[in-house]
Amino acid sequence: MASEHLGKLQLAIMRVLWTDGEATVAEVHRSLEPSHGLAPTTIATMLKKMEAKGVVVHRSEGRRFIYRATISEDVVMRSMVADLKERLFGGSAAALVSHLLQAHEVDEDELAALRSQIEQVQGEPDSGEVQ
Amino acid sequence: MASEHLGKLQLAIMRVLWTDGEATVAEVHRSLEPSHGLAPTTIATMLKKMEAKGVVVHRSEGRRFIYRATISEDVVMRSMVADLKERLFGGSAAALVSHLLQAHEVDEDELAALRSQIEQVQGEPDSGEVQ
DNA sequence: GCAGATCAACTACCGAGGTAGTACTAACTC
DNA sequence: GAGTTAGTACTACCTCGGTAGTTGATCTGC
Repeated sequence: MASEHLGKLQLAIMRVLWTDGEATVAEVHRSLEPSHGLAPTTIATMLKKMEAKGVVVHRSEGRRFIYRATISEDVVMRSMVADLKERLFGGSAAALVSHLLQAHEVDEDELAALRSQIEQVQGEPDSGEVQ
Repeated sequence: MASEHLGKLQLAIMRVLWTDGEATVAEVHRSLEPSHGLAPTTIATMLKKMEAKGVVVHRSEGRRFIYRATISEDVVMRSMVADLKERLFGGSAAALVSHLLQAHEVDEDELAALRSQIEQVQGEPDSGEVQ
């Protein structure tokens, strides 16, 4: 576990897979072309490395590989956020949020949104367990 | 900018410098020894690399180097948090916090603390500019 | 003045992300 | 069936974080 850390490109590739469900190298490349402008081989190599790492798998269809993500966006986010939280704030989520507020990274609208979210979560205690 | 991303060890070293103000390689090593157990040369190499990157500087005192951080903890945190926020949540702090809440990473006490913080910030609008 | 300790410099290596050229192969087209 | 094309495999390289050994200079104590 905890090995779900992904680089920029890997994340971009994962996003394509999460959105499309499955995709060939060419499809991923097409999706990323405008924003990244990379060679198709780069995408292919990256996908191979990611498969070695276990975050994607592929099946063959004729001569082309269809890639699919093996871990969800939520898992990746959780892992990466938890990592930052741990490293920078000693594991305290409150400290992280506090930092965001202090750093003026949150505007008025977001503040309001946050507040209502917190109130909502406070309203329904441990609804995660029962489900 | 945005180059303030630091690895685990680098962060640990910076923390020593932020705490102590200045420190020699040996001092940093001593501080990190219990938690990391690294060779002194590792610390020295890392500090050298960090100086090349511009996050620390040194002055000589006799034959030993006294290192000092050139960027504040706040700047590093801001940069790293902003980076994650950008990469994972399209720049939305609210989305980040929302994720934290959804992922049950925040306990009751922290929730309350957060709420009061938000209320406080909401209470005093743009007090950052006026000062 | 020499031995031992201290300390930075230099060098090297590993792993991972990122980038891409070249080679090979299978498939499609004429 | 041969040539073109699409698509993966292989290989290589760069950067950076991390780790550390060796070396050379300097200082200190005898």
